[in-house]
Amino acid sequence: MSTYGEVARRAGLPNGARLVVRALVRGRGLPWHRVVGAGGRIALAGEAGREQRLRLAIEGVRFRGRRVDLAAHGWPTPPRIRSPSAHSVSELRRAPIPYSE
DNA sequence: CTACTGACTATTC
DNA sequence: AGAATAGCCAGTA
Repeated sequence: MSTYGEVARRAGLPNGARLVVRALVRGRGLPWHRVVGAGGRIALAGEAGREQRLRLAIEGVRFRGRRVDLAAHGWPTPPRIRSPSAHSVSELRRAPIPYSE
């Protein structure tokens, strides 16, 4: 779980948040839903945003209002994985990573 | 070359 | 907390 800006910085591109977005959009099989905006904000609009929120919820990510609880799942902060809720485990196993193809 | 466009960010009010 | 603002950067027209 991380943010566009954080990923960019880690990649040596201090101002490349938008480039990270490009990469996520074009890339295939990337865990795109695990990258959010600064402060844990879901940057996708409308339906897409709801899907991302759902995918994260399935992975046991906690939300603080409309944003992801980066304090708990943020990276580079200690990647504390929370155990997914009971019913979601099977879903998680059944629906791996992404899409688009 | 200029203008516009984002799944962006940080700052300021 | 939300809106405006000004940077940012590569792709596209």
